[in-house]
Amino acid sequence: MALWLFKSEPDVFGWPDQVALGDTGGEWHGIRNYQARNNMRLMQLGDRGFFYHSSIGKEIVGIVEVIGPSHPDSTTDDPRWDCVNVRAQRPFAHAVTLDKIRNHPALTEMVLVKNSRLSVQPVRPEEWDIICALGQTEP
DNA sequence: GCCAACGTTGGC
DNA sequence: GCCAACGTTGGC
Repeated sequence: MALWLFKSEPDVFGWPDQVALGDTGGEWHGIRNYQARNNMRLMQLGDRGFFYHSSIGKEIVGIVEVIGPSHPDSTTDDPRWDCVNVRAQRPFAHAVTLDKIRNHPALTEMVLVKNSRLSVQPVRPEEWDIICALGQTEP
């Protein structure tokens, strides 16, 4: 099982919107970046990811589960763009802010820190565990 | 709202 | 295939 991080602007689509989709979840569509798309193509059922609020909040607020494999993005006819389906798994007891991540000595190599523009990115297991602990959430 | 960083496009 | 111009993202 692999671990990821999904970014979204909460005023467009935030954690409450993801929760509202329920157990059937929905497409993580609208990604128009090759690196992010390639990451989604690598995803398998049961993979999990952090849900990160960019711009407003700048914090990780919950965990999503990949429930649908990579397939064409229904919001475009352009065959280049694929997406996966995800559903909310659980919220963080405490959101983990970008500031906190930046200032944690073991998290300075995170993609979120190194390449802040990549909207779908891999997370290392040790990073996953540290952030879950900071959020007082089960891994 | 600004701007730096990054990705993409298109002319050559 | 290079690179300048342009557009977008996202932190501040």
